[in-house]
Amino acid sequence: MASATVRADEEPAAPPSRRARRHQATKHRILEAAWDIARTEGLSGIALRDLAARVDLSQSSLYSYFDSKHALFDAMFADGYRRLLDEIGRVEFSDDPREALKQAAAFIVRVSSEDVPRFQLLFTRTIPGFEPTPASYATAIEFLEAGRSRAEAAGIATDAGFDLYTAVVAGLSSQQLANDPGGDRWLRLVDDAIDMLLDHAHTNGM
Amino acid sequence: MASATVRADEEPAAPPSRRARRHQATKHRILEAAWDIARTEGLSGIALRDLAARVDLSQSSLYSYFDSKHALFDAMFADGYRRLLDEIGRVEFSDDPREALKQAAAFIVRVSSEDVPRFQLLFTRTIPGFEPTPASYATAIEFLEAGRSRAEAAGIATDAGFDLYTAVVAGLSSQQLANDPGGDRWLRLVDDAIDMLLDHAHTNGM
DNA sequence: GTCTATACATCGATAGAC
DNA sequence: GTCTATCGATGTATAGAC
Repeated sequence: MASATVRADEEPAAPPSRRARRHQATKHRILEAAWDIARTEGLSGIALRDLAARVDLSQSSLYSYFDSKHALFDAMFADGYRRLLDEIGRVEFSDDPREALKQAAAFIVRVSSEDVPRFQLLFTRTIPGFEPTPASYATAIEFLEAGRSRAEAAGIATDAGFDLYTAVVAGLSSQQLANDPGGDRWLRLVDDAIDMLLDHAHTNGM
Repeated sequence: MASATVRADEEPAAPPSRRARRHQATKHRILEAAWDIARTEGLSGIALRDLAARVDLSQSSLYSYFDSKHALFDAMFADGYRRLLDEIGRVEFSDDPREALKQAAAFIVRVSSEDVPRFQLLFTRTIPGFEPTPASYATAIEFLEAGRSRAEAAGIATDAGFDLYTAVVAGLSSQQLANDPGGDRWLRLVDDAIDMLLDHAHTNGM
């Protein structure tokens, strides 16, 4: 790597070449299209033929961007968490930690019902045989640890307490999707659920 | 229907004929086989060819028992709730309503992690486009109302309180499956979660 | 990187004989 | 009710030319 020469098909890492940027841009367009399909046809409804048609590529050309369909799901997994981190980063959180945790929980339940396949891919085990690569899983961890910080600030001090928190948020989301899609029957329980959780944590030293 | 004669291919309704009994028995064998496949290959992994092979029928003969694959899922939906009602009916519940609710919740979380596809089919919206028929949905209602009775006995008096209860149970199940399959990381939080729920309900008049 | 062409498996569902 | 045969669509993935 100390060589002063660069082969014609190599690009220096630091400033991405036009070619590399274009490659990433196309990859991004493919991901967007995949999410679009998933939101109407479900995750299992993503067919490479349809996907290719949406981005004006031949189906086989997709393999220049993703080695397999699982690799596509893996990229979607990381992309989903990346977008989630980005979106929640834009929330203006209250200075009151309890209020902030309510905002975060409500945010997650709301976006879960607005983007069902993302909820399914990121928070459940929907696709048989799919497991994220360590690199993609790292993004999930990042999101989870951000949630842990918010929970700790609000007084959830133990692992068990945080597990209970994730279960409550996942449960509210899951029930909202399954039994009142498009509504707010479980979404409007979020504040109450967080109060319940924090009161319990304070009383029982979680 | 007041005719005294019966055509050769008709059977009186009251005592099921040998033929009708055999038909139901085969239908039941098909359902069992479908669950078996789902437990190893996932719900979407049920292929009518494989299913037929398991019960020593040709693939096309399945259509004598189910009009379509969705009809099969619909029968599985009702069968899943029926078995769930049967199994929970065998639990020896404590006389203490709070303890009994813990037992019921723990039962649901445990069987959900032991039979993942049943959890997915009954409690989530996994299969795109599938909705249970009213007849099958009635079985779901029966199960839900039994849960409501147990929750009410323990002091959950409102609809919102019961919705929160179902969210907590669904959330514990979902997290157990997704993030600790085969373990008990969320299962062991059940008692604590129910205490939290009931204390909150009593304090806040839910 | 992109294409056409195609391999090759599998799917749900139907036709028609017995 | 059961079978064989088959349809038509769809699925992922690869070969090879440009």
